Amino acid sequence: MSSSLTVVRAGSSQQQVIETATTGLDLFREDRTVIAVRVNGTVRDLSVVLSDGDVVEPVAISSPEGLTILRHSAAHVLAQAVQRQHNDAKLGIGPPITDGFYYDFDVSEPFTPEDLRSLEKEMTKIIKERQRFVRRVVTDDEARVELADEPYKLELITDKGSASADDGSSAEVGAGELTIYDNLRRDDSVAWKDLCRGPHVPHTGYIPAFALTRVSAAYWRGDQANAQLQRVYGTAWPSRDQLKAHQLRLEEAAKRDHRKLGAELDLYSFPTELGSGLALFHPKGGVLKREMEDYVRRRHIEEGFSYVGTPHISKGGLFETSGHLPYYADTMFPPMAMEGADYYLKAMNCPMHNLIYRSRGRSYRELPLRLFEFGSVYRYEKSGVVHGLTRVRGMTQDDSHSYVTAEQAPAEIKHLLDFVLGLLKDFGLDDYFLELSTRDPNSAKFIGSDDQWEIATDTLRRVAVDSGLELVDDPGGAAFYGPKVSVQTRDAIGRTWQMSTIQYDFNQPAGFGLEYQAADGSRQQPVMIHSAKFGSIERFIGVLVEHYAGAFPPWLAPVQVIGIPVADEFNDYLEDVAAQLRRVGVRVEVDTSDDRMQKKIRTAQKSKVPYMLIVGGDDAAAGAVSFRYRDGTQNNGVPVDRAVTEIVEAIADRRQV
RNA sequence: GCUGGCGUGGCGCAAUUGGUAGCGCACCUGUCUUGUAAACAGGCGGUUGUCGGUUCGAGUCCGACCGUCAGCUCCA
Repeated sequence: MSSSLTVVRAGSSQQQVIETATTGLDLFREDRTVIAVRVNGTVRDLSVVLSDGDVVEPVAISSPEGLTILRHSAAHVLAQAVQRQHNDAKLGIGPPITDGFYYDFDVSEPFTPEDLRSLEKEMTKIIKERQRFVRRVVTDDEARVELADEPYKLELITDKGSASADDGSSAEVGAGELTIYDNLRRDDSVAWKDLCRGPHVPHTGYIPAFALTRVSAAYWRGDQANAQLQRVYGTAWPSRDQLKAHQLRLEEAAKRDHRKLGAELDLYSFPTELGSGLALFHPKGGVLKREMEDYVRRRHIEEGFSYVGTPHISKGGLFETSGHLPYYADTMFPPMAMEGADYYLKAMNCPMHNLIYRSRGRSYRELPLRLFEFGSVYRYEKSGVVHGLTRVRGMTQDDSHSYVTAEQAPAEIKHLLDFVLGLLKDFGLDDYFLELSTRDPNSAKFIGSDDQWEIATDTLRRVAVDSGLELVDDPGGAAFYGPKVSVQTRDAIGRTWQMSTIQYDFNQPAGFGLEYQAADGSRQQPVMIHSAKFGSIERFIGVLVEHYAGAFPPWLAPVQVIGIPVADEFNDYLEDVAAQLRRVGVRVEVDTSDDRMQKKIRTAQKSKVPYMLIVGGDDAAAGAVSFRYRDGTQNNGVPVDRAVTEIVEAIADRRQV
């Protein structure tokens, strides 16, 4: 084993040779594939001074850590470019994010798209200058002097240690010693500097491919009470090709956007006359909705739930009893005053189910008591957050509530999670993970005792962990009445949406005075488990549209089969075939328009119908049809009875074709 | 809600420095129709999101509102 390492500060004529007793890997490569080292397990940039006995491993630019370093370094280049072009710009923070980076600036005028192009040019100049990133440890006081003109950085220095990791400030300031990164020109003069924890690439020339993508406002440290800074987003990659590929991926993803596909496929619309966040389902979207509802109603009944019905509005007192009104009045539609009472559109169904539970005395023999309904709820989402079907103001929840004894709760939760996972599988969804939302013990938003919260949270966590799925913590994200496990899925462009939820609630049973009589004759309080399998039907449809890019498996496809005659003399023959399919429940249409066959194929293809049945003289003579599948492949001269069987079986199996 | 952008017939787009709205698809009518992604011809359809303002004159400028897009904040 070699005992010598050579670390070259790229862009410099100096070579720094460090004697160690480690691996002997060639840490610096001319092809710039290695940008950092892992020293005794910690990732450091190449300006670190190694000491005898350090264990050193190379970090490749294409590794996850390498990409993070690349993007964080690109953020520094951006910040330098901004300060070159805008003297008054004050620095916020500039962390790496998925696929890219951003940097926040306090500037007098917001950036325009032209500003971004100009900043890209400035960044290219800085990259060509091959400025070295050099780490320097400073004391708090030294940092305050050096960064006297940067009020936001001063705040970070002062709050060092108390800075929470989730506001991004950890990218600037780590626990322990403060560091400043200098950008050195070739003559060692300082071009720029920033308070930063690092690490960074050896020099700016290591950023071969980047683009600035958008600007927006962001609150300083994510707090609405703070100033709004201008956030510039960018993306950076180890090669031009990878940048191109990334941009292509975004374009492809945009093509599956459910808002665009919904209009193209005539599934749903959002007329302005209705109001923001309110969807209209057209006949084809209605098929999706109905299939989902039929499925989930049947499954609930199979799983021991009773189907119930409740009204859309209620007097306000109900929501005071449930505890919702004091917390969420501002997200409910304003009340309607009628004959001395205030009526509210409901924003949740649980209070009404509680009334059903309470409608008579309950015995322990009845538990678990499981209620289920399609509940239409209305929430006045802020104007800026409404988004297609995934964030609406009126939605339908497949909402259920299980009333159980405390002892039954773990088994019920496991039961519900299995239910949900089976449902997701049947709908072909695979890109999701679990999230455990817990309370923030320092917030007054959450009610109930510490013990109760602990029991509830532990119960949920155990079931979630046992599922073996990826589990992400969401501190402070619980409902006011209890913690929840939710399934999060990603949309076409990477945003995550909460779908199914399972919530453990010990508070509402207390508020409503829910009881059951136990075997020993005592009166006990049940625990209620809230659960929605799709979450909201609307949101789930939006996610499905994006997941399948509109090409639904046959069992969900609004039109499952379309008949296309080669010429109109075969219309009648196809109508007969269609009638056979209809008799066995297949959604089939025959295109008898004046268009040519080729045009009909094109039309059917664009509407993503899974099966085209084409009939000409050969087929009619043989009592057959010719398949054209959605992927363009063909199967000619299939006898009609076999064609019907093939289609019916694929639908029954929920197969994708 | 906040910051910035956008808003032309159902959809996608066009309209020189402000000078009385064009095109394709779809739709309607007619003539067509034989093998796997667009037959041909004619026609209907908008006063340019809404309201107000500037101007001799506004789709083009200004304001408010509505809607929408991106991000932030929020999301029982």
